[in-house]
This record gives sequence, structure tokens and C-alpha cells, in this order.
Amino acid sequence: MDAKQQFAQKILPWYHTHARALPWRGTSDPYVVWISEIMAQQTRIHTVIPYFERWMQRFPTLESLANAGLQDVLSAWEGLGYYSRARNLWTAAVSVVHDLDGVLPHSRAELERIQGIGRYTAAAIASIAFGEREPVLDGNVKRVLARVFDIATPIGTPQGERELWSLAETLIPTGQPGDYNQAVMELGAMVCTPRSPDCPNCPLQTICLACELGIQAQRPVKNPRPKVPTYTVTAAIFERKGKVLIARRPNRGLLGGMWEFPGGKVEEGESLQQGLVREIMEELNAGIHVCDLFGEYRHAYTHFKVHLYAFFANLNSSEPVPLEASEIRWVSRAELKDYPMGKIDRSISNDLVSQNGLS
DNA sequence: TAATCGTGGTG
DNA sequence: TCACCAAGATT
Repeated sequence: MDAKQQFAQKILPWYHTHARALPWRGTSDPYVVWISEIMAQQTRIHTVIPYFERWMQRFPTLESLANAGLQDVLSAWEGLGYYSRARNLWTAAVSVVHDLDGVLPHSRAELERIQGIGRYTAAAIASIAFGEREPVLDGNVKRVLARVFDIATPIGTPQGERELWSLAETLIPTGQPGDYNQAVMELGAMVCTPRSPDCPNCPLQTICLACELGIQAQRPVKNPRPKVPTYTVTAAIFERKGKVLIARRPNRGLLGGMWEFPGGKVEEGESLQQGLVREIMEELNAGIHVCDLFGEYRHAYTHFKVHLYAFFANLNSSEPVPLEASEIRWVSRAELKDYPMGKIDRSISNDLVSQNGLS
């Protein structure tokens, strides 16, 4: 028997004795599988669990999600990141209820037509919820396959992806495809980890080429990431009658649909104050006077870093209008918590509520 | 196709 | 401190 045949035979029994008891396991409810898979995209399971539990309390069914408002959905997602996942989930729930009678399709091909469901998630739902024989390929599976079969093609490249998907298709067994898929991912998360894999306790040790060659640390091969730039950014805190001004970002792009304190990037050769004045004119068509610095905030996104300076500021005579924002609103400090925000603006918001600013 | 899209844990 | 990277999808 070759290594490919032994792969599933060795990993399935291991999974049945070592699987973690995750809150979405033990059911094949397609809605539950769907939510858990979307939440788990690019996110550690440990982080997902409390969000999943709260989500199921708040949106226990597909219908309840479809009937909810996007702002409530984004609030439930706040802190998980990649907010297009929440927007797509909500959009998809509405269309499944309206167009598909509230029933998720069973096949991978049909699932892939739903907003936010790509090949991985479609295969995960099809196999776990419906028992379809479809392999998954996520970061864990890529790492396990690259090591066991000594794949030197860089992952993340089109060739590498094709090669690994093809290999994955040759490995999935006829029976228990859902358990098998979860088994490979579980092994990647718990044993075949990126650094210091626990090879002595791996059920695949006897067939793993990387282990035999001692090159676990060199698999998978990955292309280096470019360095990320740092942007200087400003934000304005306007106060009026005990309320502060916040703006909602457009429903696409970075932090789409989330609320923020208005401001933006400072350009080369501009002072912080000049940059803020320009940004508020562009965003809100309003002239302002920049007052004291409220606080400094640093945050790292995937492709850049931000050093943000938040200032108290006063509006001149003109009334602000949402030019770039989709909506603006004056809210009391106590109400800020009801508006979904990214991490930096939530920090500003929290500091504002507890008056932890510099001034 | 390559770039974009968050946040938190980890070594 | 910082690079890496995690149950990827979209445009």
C-alpha cells in the first residue's frame, strides 16, 4: 500500500480519538457549519469560539440572520476582522431565504455561487454538512500535504495551488469525507504546526517525507512577503451638546460599513493639523479648527501600519455633510458602543468614554 | 493575476 | 520588537 492510500487510513482513527470538542462539532446543521467555516477563515479557532457562541445566541437560524440589520451583524462581528465576511454572510442569508427557499444547496459547485463562499468553504460545507466527497485545502492542509509528500512548489502561487488541490483530490476517502477533512485540518493545527511540529506524536510520521528527510521547517515553501509601509493618520473628535461626530465607511473596502472618527492620511510635507483640515474638508465639506491632541494610536493591518493622532477639533460655521462617508451621526459617548468600529476607533471611543485622553 | 482585506497569538 | 500566519474570498 502506498503513502496516498495510507494517508486517510492513518489520520481518521487519530481524529476520532484526538478531535477537540468544538462548539460547532457534533451537528451537521448546514447553517451551523456555514457560520463556523466563515468565522474560521484566516482566524484561529481559539479566537472564533466566543464569537460563534454569541452569534448563535443572537442569530440562531438562517432566517433570524436574514431578518437582522447589517449594523447588528457587523456589531456581532466586531473584532474578528475581515468584515466583508460579515457583510457577505448577511447578503447571502437574505438571498438564500428569498431565492432558495431558505435551503442551502448540497453540491460544492452550487455552494460556490453564494456570496463569500469560495472553493474551500463550499467543500467544507458540502463534506461536513452533506457528506459529499469534496476535499478541502486550507493553510493547515497545505502544510500537512507539503510535508508528507515533500512538495517544493511554493504555496500561494497558482502552480502551487493547482498542485495541492490535485493532490488533495487523490487523498480524500469515499467514506466520512467530513471527518477526514476536519482530521487533516486538526492535525495541521495541533500536531503538524508551522513551527516545532510534534512529529513523534504524528500518526503520519511513518509516511512523511519531510520528517524522513528532516526538512519539516522547509515545508511548505513560501514566497517572502513585501515589507509593509507605515502611514501617518489623523482623526477628529468634534463635540456638540454632549455628543460626538462619527461617520460610517462605505460598504466596501477596508472596514467597510464600520463607524469611525473622521480623518485620514497625512500627506508628505503636511503637518498633522494641515492634513486633518484637508481631510475634513474633503470628507465632510467643513472648515475646522484643530485643538488639543487627544491621543496617539498605533495599529498594524495586513498590508500597512498606522500611526494615528486623534485631535479635538471645532467646526467653523458650516454644517458637515457626508461626502466620502455613507452617513454621519452625532451620538452621546454612552451610545458609541452601539456602533460597530474597527480596533483603532474602538480604542479612541473607549478612551473617550473613560476620558483617558492626553488632555 | 495580484492586491486587498483585520486582528490576535506566538516565537 | 517584529515577522509570521491563522478552517480564504473577492475584484
